[in-house]
Amino acid sequence: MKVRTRSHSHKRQKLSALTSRLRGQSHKITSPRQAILEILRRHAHPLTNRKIFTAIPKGQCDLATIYRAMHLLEKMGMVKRFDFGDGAARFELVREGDDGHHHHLVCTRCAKVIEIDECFPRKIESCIAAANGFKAVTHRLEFFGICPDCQR
Amino acid sequence: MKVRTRSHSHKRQKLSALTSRLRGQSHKITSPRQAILEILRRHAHPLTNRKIFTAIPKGQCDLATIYRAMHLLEKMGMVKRFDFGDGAARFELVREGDDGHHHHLVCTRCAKVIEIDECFPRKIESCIAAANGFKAVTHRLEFFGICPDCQR
DNA sequence: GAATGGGTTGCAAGCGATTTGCATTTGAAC
DNA sequence: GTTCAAATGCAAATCGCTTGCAACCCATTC
Repeated sequence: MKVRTRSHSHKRQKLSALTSRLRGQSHKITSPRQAILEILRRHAHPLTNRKIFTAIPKGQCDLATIYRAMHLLEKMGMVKRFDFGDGAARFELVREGDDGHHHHLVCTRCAKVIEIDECFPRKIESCIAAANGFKAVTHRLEFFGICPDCQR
Repeated sequence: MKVRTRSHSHKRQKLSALTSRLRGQSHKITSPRQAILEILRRHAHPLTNRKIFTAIPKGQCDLATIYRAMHLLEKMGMVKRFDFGDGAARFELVREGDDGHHHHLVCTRCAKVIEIDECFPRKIESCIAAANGFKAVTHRLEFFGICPDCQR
């Protein structure tokens, strides 16, 4: 079986494109929000709010503001929330028109993250739904292991 | 595709069998631990520590003791930890000789839980591992949806 | 059955992630 | 420039979980 990891062909979204999505839903384009989006678009992997906070020049954005912004962006579908089971939510920008659904392979030693494009359980969802009378079935799946560098 | 949900044939483990597993590893059989195991064996679905706490008669066991006990039981392989993404760990008793690996279908409205015995991604783990040079790859997978009762 | 000693427990304080109340500031429209 | 709801910063609060420590108790020994 071939496993396809995410190509690096997915280029960064323009900041202007991101802010216009905000404007389109009549949300204000504030400087904290621009700073947050600027950090997110530079990173290929999901970031914790604290990571975003420390990545923004000191004093330009409060941590609480980041939490509020991530809620907004998540509700708008501009970011996707991931859970690596360590008690801190992680967020990744979603491309317009995409739903951002994919999975990760996370090193449990060094926290390195590899994105995995395939979504194996997708076809299974409908079976699970049918077998149990559930509707709108989704799933959350992450892989964990030891990366090559951490194996020595 | 047929989806097999967990049969109800798995009978409760005897409390004495559980405590002897403790004794076998030279851990003390205290009354808080018996109370905890008693609650766990009565429940087919994973419980949060708080649920266990409120299920135990008031004053018979401290919440901190439950947290410590679950760490011990998890390390002994007597319980398995699950994460439904709501910020609270959940624990389920594991049958002796089993590894307890399975998945759940969780109603996002009423929190009803259905156990799903199949583990689809298991064969995929080795591919993921091979493709990325990872070792000891495991995964976490849970399904979410709206249960029949909550669909009206 | 009583003494002994280390594993356990209860309690309270502490911690990290996240949320919230509120006064102040600010983006964007007029 | 004025205006006002939306957004922000700050601090306090909440929540799940962990930890330090003195008191306690199970299991073994005598």
